[in-house]
Amino acid sequence: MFGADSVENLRRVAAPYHRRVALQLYDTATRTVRPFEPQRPGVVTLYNCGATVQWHPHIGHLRGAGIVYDVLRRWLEFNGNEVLHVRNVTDIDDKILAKAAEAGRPWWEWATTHERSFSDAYDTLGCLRPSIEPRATGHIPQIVEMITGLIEKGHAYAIDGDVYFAVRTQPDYGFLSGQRLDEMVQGETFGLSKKDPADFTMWKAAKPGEPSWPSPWGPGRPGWHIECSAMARTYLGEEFDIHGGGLDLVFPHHENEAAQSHGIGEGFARYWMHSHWVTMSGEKMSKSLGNILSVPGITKHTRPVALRYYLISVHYRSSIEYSPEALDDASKAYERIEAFLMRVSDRVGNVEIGVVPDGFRTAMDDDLAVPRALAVVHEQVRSGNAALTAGDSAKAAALAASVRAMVSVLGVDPFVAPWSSTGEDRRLKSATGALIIALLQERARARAARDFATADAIRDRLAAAGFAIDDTKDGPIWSVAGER
RNA sequence: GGUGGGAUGGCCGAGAGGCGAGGCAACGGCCUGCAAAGCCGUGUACACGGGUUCGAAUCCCGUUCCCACCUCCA
Repeated sequence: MFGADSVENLRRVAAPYHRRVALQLYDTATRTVRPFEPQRPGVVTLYNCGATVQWHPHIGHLRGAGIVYDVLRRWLEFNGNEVLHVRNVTDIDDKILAKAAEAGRPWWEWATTHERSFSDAYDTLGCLRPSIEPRATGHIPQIVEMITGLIEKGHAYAIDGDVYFAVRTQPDYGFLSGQRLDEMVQGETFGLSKKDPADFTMWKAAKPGEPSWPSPWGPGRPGWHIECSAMARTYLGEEFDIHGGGLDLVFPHHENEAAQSHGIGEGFARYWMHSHWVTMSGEKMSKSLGNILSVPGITKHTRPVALRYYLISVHYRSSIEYSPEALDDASKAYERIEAFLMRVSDRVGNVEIGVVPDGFRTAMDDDLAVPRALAVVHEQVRSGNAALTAGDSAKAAALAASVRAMVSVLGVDPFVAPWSSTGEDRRLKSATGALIIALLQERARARAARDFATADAIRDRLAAAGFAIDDTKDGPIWSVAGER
């Protein structure tokens, strides 16, 4: 018989192994949540589709191509895994050519400009930089090689300088999206000489004046899907762990990538993750609908860290209906966490990065259930505040360490760049710091003399200038409003 | 036509057969010169109609409405 002791012992023995198999992920291909096991224990290979750099990003791009995978990566790394993270940049494409032409600028300059705009936005929202961000135009030889292989294997054919993938030669076509070739709405063929309307372009013959690269089929440029297949195998090998992207990429983009890679005889992605939309008025945010919100547009009035908190506060497989009120609520919720951490650091100095509570671990392991994980964060914050009120600094510090660990997994650790501004920094950074301290001293004198009218007038004056004053047992604390 | 995803309290948003996640807002209390912050307390929510069950927001059947993909899209 197993007594309580034996069970405890079993747990102790099993602990180091338990951790490795705990993460479960929803896999689009199987439409189930299933245990995640990397090919090589301790090393996770992740490819996620980045941007077609035809225009500036909106917050939907940042959630769907950036933050979701950044949180995944941080959680894997927190648990001792090394993550090889590839996020591509599509820098040659019909829209880029069209928009650049419209603007009267070189296509490569247009692409680079918008690539930078994406990079800035990823940085602003605290996304760790991928291991590599390969560009399509930098991988033409690899692309040509892969297309050549597909033609040799009978999966592709060249006509008039274009090369198409013959979809019906790939038996598992449709495994990812559930689309059946016979049920699909027939796409336009645009007068192209495809054999089947569902066949897709891998190599596009150049029209006069268009940029082109030499190839066995004549000068041209790569189609959209082939670049990802070629770059993924270049950097992650024939088979890798996770392929991610926005939900709209499931079909045709990811289906086609898989067809190419499977067609050449490689395993390709083992798990498929897809992130959902940011919507406005119930509709997907997109440039063509004109309902887009840019990062700089929002950070004019909201701190980037609050925007990030907002974007992670909904599960990645649910859409977020954007509203300024909800963003504001998220902002306040984050400030509550931040204020607690600051309070503890004012009291005890450094807040360590501690251990994550079981509830948080369980939530994150369950297909990255960040909203549930945040509930755990807030519960700890409440207990921590209670401990502080009760004067139990040691307990508060321990809880703060745990909160800090959780918040760092989520990429919103207030003590770390790009959000960091320690109390000392905040005070010294401001040239007005000395003046504020002088005013607070004046106010302290007035309060001591029970001259509350003067004291309140000073407080109002500071408030009007954007500085919030909190009287605590240990004296007044001032902070920049909204950054408390 | 095919393929998926939704509808939860004043708002946002988890959960997925029994015990009201969490945040924001509101109200009461403690603390405070007054505030703020913080703590404690206060809610009979699960689109609609049937059914299964001792018990349904959660399972089954039906209905309504919304969204996405099947063309470029995170």
